[in-house]
Amino acid sequence: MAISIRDVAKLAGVSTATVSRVINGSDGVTGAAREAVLRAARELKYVPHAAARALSTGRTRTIAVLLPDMHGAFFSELIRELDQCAHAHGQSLLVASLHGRLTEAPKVFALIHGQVDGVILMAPFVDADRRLAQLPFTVPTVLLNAPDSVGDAPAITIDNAGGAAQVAQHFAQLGYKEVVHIAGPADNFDAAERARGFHAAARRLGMTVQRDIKGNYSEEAGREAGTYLAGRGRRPRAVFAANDNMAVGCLEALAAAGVAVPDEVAVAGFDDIPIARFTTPPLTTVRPPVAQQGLEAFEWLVAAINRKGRTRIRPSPRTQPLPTTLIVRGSTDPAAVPPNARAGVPKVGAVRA
Amino acid sequence: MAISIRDVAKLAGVSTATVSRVINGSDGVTGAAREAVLRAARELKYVPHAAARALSTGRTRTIAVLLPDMHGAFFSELIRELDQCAHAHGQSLLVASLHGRLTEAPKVFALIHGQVDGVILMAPFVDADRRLAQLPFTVPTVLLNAPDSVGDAPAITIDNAGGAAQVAQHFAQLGYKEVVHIAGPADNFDAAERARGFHAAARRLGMTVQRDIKGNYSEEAGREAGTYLAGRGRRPRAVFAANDNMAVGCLEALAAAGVAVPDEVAVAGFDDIPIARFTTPPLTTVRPPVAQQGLEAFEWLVAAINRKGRTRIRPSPRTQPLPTTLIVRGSTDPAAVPPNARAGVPKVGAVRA
DNA sequence: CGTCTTTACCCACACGTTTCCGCGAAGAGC
DNA sequence: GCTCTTCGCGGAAACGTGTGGGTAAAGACG
Repeated sequence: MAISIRDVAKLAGVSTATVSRVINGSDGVTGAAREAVLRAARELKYVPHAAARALSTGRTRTIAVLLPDMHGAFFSELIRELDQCAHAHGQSLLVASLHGRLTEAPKVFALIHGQVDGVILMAPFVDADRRLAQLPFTVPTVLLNAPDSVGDAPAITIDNAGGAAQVAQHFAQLGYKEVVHIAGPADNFDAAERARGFHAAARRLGMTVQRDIKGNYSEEAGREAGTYLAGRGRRPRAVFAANDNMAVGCLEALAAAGVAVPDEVAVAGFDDIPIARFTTPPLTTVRPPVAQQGLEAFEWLVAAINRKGRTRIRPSPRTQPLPTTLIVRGSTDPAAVPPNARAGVPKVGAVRA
Repeated sequence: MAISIRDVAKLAGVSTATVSRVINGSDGVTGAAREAVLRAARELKYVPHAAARALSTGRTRTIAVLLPDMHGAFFSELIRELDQCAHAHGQSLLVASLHGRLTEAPKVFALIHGQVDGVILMAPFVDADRRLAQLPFTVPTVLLNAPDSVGDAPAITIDNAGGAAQVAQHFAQLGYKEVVHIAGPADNFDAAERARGFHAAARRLGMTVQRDIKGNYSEEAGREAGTYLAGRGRRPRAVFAANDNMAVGCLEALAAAGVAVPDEVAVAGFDDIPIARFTTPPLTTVRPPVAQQGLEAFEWLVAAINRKGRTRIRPSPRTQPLPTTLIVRGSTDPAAVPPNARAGVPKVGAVRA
């Protein structure tokens, strides 16, 4: 058995209450006893037991981040940002994936009940709001990329529609008239928004969307779409894939078929995955503000946790979608800088890279 | 306050002990009472409190994975694998980074004490074994890519030296005689092993390593090395970068300087990051078995946890390094398949892709 | 010196579980 | 019918903390 607060108290010749106060920095314990406690703790290498502390205080200093899977383009960057935030706030991070099924959510919630103070739940499913409404939210929760807020849980989203519109506008400026969209999974909310935004902007800008090709976010789906387009009699002038994965596959299929990009067909994606800089030609894409999204989610969560039990002022349940950044590279613009030039860290609006 | 086991007991008209037994599936409670408990639990939507359970049992069903940072090439894949394992064993995953400094380890250990049953600690620092020896290991721990085991904690490593030797042998087979190595950070154990393995194999194969260029795993370092090599009078025939990041930077600098790859200079890396397939030319590299590494680490850990308190048979403290796979692409071999072809999932030995 | 406030500390309970021990009842063996 | 085991369940003690209430000592003030 590890050494406990009682051992420290005994060695220091004080009560456990005094030890607890010293350890937690509460005032009300002075030089003599304080000194003894510190010395005893150091000598015994005492480390407070997190579970016991959690049971007593009701706080775990841990938040959970639940992702639909561990693949997405965001995953890596999101975790990195959240780790930063957690570290800054002295919190820990519990991560788990839903293995693609939102139905896993209740199980995971049950598994971590009493182990976390809050939950960041990424739920980019079209019916996430309805499905999530069933769950009993036992701790403060914030939703990422969900269709809508659920109860007290706000949905912090990126501006998928706006990003797609940026691509449409970019196409329009280049004079491309006939375009095609490679859609994401039917049940994916981000993908639906991207499709919606692209169509709306295209119509507004006087472009015609010849087709919507069904996709599932996979590189393979992009390849199939590219092959199909290459073999078609009347090719579109530009194609917007709902994510970079599919755009990459599309680029590859077009190259294999001998179709010149961007001279014959321009290609753009969404996500700005690391690979996008390295395709031939480099991929024009939309960069989502995932770090900012993680930051806002975390900040809201710690605020909600600290407010817990206090006045129940409901914060704005639905936040403004976070703006995206268009990254222009060689796959859409013949005049774009040569393939080897790299994107820096653009701050706002469209960027040439 | 959330509802507790007592509420369930009261509603079901039984004792908390009975409820506990039913919830945990222990036998010794039959039809009548069992039925009532189940009904009450369902009606009250009772969920056991993890912290209380942890305090009582000493088990948290959670393991921690501590990474030096959240950037590395492994990070993503490792987490994915561990999440799979954790899910399969009904465990949770607590992830945290050391923010680059091994000195953070004690703090993080203290932070999570009593919150996890075991730790997977990735510590690719040359002196990790000495530094770690100070820590009081309060829970079973397994080290990843550390120089050596520490106490009961085994080090599960990949065969860095062997992978580097694979590159050297590949160079030799292609008839390249004069080679250069771009080294990783001086304090990085993986990098040191790669350098050692490359040098040893080169000597054995009759190649001369003209130079060791200092690097730090960053793309920028690779660019600088590439620029330097391009401007040099007597160029090496092939260069092996200690990681793909630097190899990518090197490729870019060589292209910018008009040096043909692989015809004038061949380039190889290590890690097989996703980007490697998409550089021009695609990058020859060494793929580490990180999924397998994660699996072995996890399995060892749960075994150690279950053995806890039982017989203290020390398992093999140092495991065999896990073999790597050489992935041959266009950056080294003029005869390699065209840039657009992709690597499948090679099973063993050298692979053409 | 007596009273009142402040300070510094201790006692003991609470947090929500699990689990050891024990007890009554029921069944088995004679 | 009596003892002996088995079974089903309840009582209560942990597990390691935090913290509210209480209390003695010390100091301030008359």
